[in-house]
Amino acid sequence: MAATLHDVARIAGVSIKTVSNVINDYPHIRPSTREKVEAAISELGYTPNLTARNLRSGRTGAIALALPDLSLAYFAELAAQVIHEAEAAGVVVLVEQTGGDRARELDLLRSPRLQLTDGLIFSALGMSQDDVRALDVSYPMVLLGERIFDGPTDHVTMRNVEAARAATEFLIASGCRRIAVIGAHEGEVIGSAGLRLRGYRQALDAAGIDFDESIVGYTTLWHRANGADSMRELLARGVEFDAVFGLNDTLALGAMRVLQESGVRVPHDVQVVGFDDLDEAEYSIPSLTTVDPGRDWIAKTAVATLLDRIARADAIEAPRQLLAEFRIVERESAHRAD
Amino acid sequence: MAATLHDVARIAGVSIKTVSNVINDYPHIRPSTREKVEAAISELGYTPNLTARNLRSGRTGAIALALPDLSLAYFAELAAQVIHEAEAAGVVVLVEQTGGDRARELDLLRSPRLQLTDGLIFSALGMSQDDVRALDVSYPMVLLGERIFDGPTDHVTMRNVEAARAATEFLIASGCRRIAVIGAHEGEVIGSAGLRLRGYRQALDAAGIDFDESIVGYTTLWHRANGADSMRELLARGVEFDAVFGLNDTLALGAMRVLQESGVRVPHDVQVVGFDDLDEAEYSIPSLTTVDPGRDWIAKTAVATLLDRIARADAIEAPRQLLAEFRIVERESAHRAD
DNA sequence: TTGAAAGCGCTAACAC
DNA sequence: GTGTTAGCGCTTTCAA
Repeated sequence: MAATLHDVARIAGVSIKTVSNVINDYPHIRPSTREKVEAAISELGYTPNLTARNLRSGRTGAIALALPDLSLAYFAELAAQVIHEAEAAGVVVLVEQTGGDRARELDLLRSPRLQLTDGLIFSALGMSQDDVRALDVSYPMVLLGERIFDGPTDHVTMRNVEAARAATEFLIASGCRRIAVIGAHEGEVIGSAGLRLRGYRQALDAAGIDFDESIVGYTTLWHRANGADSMRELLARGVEFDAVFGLNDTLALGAMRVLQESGVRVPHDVQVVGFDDLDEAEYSIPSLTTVDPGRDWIAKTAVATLLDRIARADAIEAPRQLLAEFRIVERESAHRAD
Repeated sequence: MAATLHDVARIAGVSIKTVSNVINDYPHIRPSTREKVEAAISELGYTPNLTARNLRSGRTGAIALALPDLSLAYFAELAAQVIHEAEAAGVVVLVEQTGGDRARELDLLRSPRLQLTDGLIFSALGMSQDDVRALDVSYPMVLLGERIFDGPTDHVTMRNVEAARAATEFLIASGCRRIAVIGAHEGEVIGSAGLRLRGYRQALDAAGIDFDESIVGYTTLWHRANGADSMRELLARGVEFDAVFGLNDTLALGAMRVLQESGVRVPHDVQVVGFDDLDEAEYSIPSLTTVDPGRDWIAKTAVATLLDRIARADAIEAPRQLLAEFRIVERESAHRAD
């Protein structure tokens, strides 16, 4: 049986309040008392019972992170960073996977399991703007992702439209005119696919290039296989293009593989740009030119914002919209003409 | 303020014990009583306070998963599977990153934060056999990894030696005689690198091929950059080889990239085999022949074993050693001669 | 079948 | 500067 406050108090010959004071760094304690208590603590190997403390204080020292799936590289890298930042703040992270499924996301928001945490960082993927009311929860929450805007919670996100536009402009500046897109979602307006496609179109418009739907590859998911399949289909249709914009790196890498299999040289014949700046983008052959959407900043800001909300739970404040800065990471798969 | 058992009891006109009985599916309750209570529960939107329940029961319904870093694909895929299995068992997972650092691993084992969980799945990387006593902890734990054997806890691991031997034999059967290794650790006997190198040497011995240290690439870490650097170094030294065994997929992919950059064709000039069967191995160019070490089975078994230990915490039982089955996944980067 | 009451280990208001 | 004590919300023994 683990030692309790009472055991320590008994050994040290003081009351539990005094022990509690020592543990919680209450300033006004006589040094000799403190010493006695500390001796008793180490003698017993006492550690405070966190569950009891939580019950009393209403805080757990844990936050939840809900995301689609850790086996998707983007989310794994995001989670790594969130956990890292949380640890620096002395908080642990409970990770939940939703599979990007709307029903599971909605369930999760009402899950009693969240009681084990003080708040939630929620990366939504299956929900849509219509579900915005489900975000009106009683616990502190920070929303990530591009599925829902102007919700009732703080929202940390990236400049999808601007970043996709910049990526497309990069290709145009490199001399490309027929820029295929991989990963579009039919009819989507909001969401990563919809927003990035909008940025793409803005860049075309600004350059006076007509939008050509025949070089847009639609996929439901954003796995590498989807990028590969979509590219195979474009090649099979025989449409012409001189660049590919993968709406994320994974798609771009899948597409790039198929191009190379088919004897198309990257970047010589076709330039390729991705989006996300995964670790992997640096090591593909050729290395992938991509957009760093500010993922580390997003993780850091999400944690800081959530902890701030938790600390000032009573303060009623309008939801904040926090936008990460992006940058183009120029590598081998696409580069400005010399 | 959230409703409590008392509130429900008051509304339903019963005692809190009765409400508790209903919530916990205690069988002997008069249907009319149950109905009243259920009505009150839904009227108030009552949910049991898990922290209070935990304090009382000593259980949290959470387990901890400690691993080096989620941004390493192997661990991300492992974590995804662990969380998936835990969820199926109604348990949540708290993820801790140690960076593979021995001191942080040792700290973690004594961390009070583990009190928020009922047990730990611990993937050790920095610790070594000398630290085996640190594993003698007071909470249920399942060890993963290849750093420590015959410890005081259950251990779920893979057949490193046999699997590496099989991978090497695969290359030999494909006609290779000069098989370079990437990712060895100087002087390591136990640990993934040491064990896999041992399997490699066993295969050479069995085939009557001399071990040649000049085609062994040493790296400290197992990131893609390490594989790339190590391969560059081998090429610079001008040593001859007709195959590469990457001690994990990430190393193999890094090495493969450098080979291709240097004009070496894979698998035509040099065959490449990895170890881990990451999702990525299926989509590289060429796709990577590798060893599936049974990662999904490991995740599933680790969760089941831990939950079993938690459920029967009193039962004293010898630590179990559980070994996953492996298989060679033949893809393009290395294949048997026709 | 249901109720009363103790107590899990801690924090914090209040008293001395 | 230190002690007493009342709960946080629940489970569970014991009694009715």
